[in-house]
Amino acid sequence: MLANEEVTNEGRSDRGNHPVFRRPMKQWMMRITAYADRLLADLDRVDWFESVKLMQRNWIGRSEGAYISFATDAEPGSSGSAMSNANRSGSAIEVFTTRPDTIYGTTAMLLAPEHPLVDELVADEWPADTDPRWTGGAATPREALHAYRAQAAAMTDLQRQTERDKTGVWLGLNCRVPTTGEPVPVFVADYVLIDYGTGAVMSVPGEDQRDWDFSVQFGLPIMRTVQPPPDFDGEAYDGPGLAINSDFLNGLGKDDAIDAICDWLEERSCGRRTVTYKLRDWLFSRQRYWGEPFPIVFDETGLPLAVPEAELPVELPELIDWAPRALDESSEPEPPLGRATEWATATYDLGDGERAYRRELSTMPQWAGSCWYYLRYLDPANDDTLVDPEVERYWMADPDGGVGGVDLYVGGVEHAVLHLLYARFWHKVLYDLGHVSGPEPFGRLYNQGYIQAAAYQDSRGVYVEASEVTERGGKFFWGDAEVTRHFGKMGKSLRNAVTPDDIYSAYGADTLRTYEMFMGPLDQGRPWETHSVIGSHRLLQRVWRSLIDEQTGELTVADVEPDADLERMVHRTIDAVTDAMSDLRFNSAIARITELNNELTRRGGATPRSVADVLVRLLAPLVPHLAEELWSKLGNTTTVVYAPFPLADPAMLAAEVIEVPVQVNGKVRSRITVDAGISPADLEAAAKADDRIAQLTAGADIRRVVTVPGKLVNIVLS
RNA sequence: GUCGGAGUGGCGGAAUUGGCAGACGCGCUAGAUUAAGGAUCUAGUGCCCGAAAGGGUGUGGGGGUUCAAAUCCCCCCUCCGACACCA
Repeated sequence: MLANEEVTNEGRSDRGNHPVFRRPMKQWMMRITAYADRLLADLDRVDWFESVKLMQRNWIGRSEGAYISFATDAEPGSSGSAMSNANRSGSAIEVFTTRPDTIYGTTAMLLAPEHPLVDELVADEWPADTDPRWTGGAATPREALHAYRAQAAAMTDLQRQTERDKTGVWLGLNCRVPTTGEPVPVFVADYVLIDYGTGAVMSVPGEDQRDWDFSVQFGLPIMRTVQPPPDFDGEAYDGPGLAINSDFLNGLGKDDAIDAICDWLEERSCGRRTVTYKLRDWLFSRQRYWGEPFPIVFDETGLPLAVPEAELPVELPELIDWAPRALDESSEPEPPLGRATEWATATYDLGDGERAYRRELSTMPQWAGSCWYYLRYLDPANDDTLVDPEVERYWMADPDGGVGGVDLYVGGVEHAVLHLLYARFWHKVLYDLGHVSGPEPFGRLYNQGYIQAAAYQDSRGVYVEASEVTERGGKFFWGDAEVTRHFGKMGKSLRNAVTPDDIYSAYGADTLRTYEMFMGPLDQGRPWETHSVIGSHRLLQRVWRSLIDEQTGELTVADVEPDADLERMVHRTIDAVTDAMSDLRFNSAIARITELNNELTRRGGATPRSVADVLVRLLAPLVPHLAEELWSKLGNTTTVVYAPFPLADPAMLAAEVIEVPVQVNGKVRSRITVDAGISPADLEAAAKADDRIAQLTAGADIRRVVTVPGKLVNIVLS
């Protein structure tokens, strides 16, 4: 059992890539749609990437619009049964539209093939002179409908998405546009989705391209009801404009026209304003073994009852064989827990004495636990309650009145509309019940990029083991065979996985951490290069040798003060690393630490103790093991974790003398060394006095001199 | 198709606000050290011309704004990701 979002575009399961069959079943649902508006509104209050917020907004898919009823014609001459005639005459079709202002342009009514009214409405015979395009070549509307449904059902979702030519069949009857009473034909068309809105749409070709395409296909008239701009040369026009051909709406702008028509429809009870969502309720049952069992039992009448709190939790039974039996399209789905025959029946006193009940055999999806684990982490040993309220407030509440939640949540974008939406919903429910102090689970979210790896295919397109491929002269070979390279997610199918264990044993965990953080920006995908890991390993070795004599293992740190240059460099490094770390730019932080250590290597000799101390504390968040060892060697008796991060002294950041480039016409021609606090006038004079600059400007007409204190001088000649 | 992100040396990438493009690392070249190899250390390394000094050119392509553009504006191209007939 899968939710829609667990099915891939190819119509297979997201996990395991198994074929998926559609089957109607009775299932537990979570009413996440009741929270749709709050899930949408609170996105404005969290510090997340705009792209993820957008994905959630699109997934929730809030649309304002109107339901409108279209009365159907029961053809007096129809030879339908008394029963179906009775139904038909009473049936109105309700549509959902975001553009009720375009109703005067309606030229057809379209129903999804699965729409429940279709069978009631379909006529028994084609009227005389029916357009042959409308019949699908069938002798009667009913036959046309059956054939069309069979054809739609045979198509996979992928085909339905790529096959965009509009198709459909006429049901052999008309309905009436409520504003005009005009008859328009009722079609079944598979581009209308049963899952969205009411499963029926009014076809307005003038303002909707899909309807335009359909109308062209079926020879239906097209009339604009919104005036496009004069230079518009497209087909359907859905932009802003004044209403035309629309009776009392004529001359109104879009919003005013929508208001006016909604008032009109509501006064006559044939329509009403509404809001719909793309978001569906959350299907919460799974026919799997590994999942939390539902604390629900059924009595003999099939009434579901909650297991009393004192009996919680309901735990999974031990099952020897819980693997799903092979299922195909024709087999009856069976939950694995159905095999735990003893467990499946439970005895409880639910108010009228001890009685036997049947347990719910479905389990919860994997998302059930990931919706609240971060709360449980706050107070994991607490057996009485989810989380102690005081503990929860300490960790999760925002003293500045924000939404609170986890301070920084790092994860992949693949959870943008699954875990991250479910957890927000769950948290809001807990918030409403008073169990948590804020409305959002994750105040700040950061999405790290995927690390990709090179994958290689031979001439047949078969993937070969990436670690066995060698590069010669810009080409890649597996044995003697040339192979082609591309980059993809690490994994078995591309045969390009690099396991952390191998890197640990070759270089250690600190090196792996350093390399991963140094590869590039955290939020971007980057290619893994095993041969580059050595660079991070060298850095750590060089740091070690800056502080420790490799031969003796003795500390080589000296109790001397660093000279002014080194002191300034230390503070500039602290400043830069602090900035980079708070922005999660770890690659830059590591680069700056490397520069400081390179300077120590260049100088040779013993490292001043204060510099060694700073170096180790800067490194501690990145390489905890190495830093802890060095910290202890420096004579500290407590862990470096409790040592404060170094603070830069602002007075030490500015150099006394600086080198300033001098440009002539925007090109750097020389550099001058000046006091840091030099005035612009003196800076300009110093630039002009420079030998090379004097040479280049001699006899030329200086039109302008731009001096940027501390940055540069640009002399513009005419 | 729509939305989002990104294009900088041989490679990964740096460049808070327009102000020295290429920090840092990999790789490569040369030297020191070494019995040798590895490791280590030092120097060099965008491209073109030049012995050098120096000059030209250069951040996907084209145009623009500016004394000055990887950075701002307009048009185009390519790659990656998400969604996919949502009425």
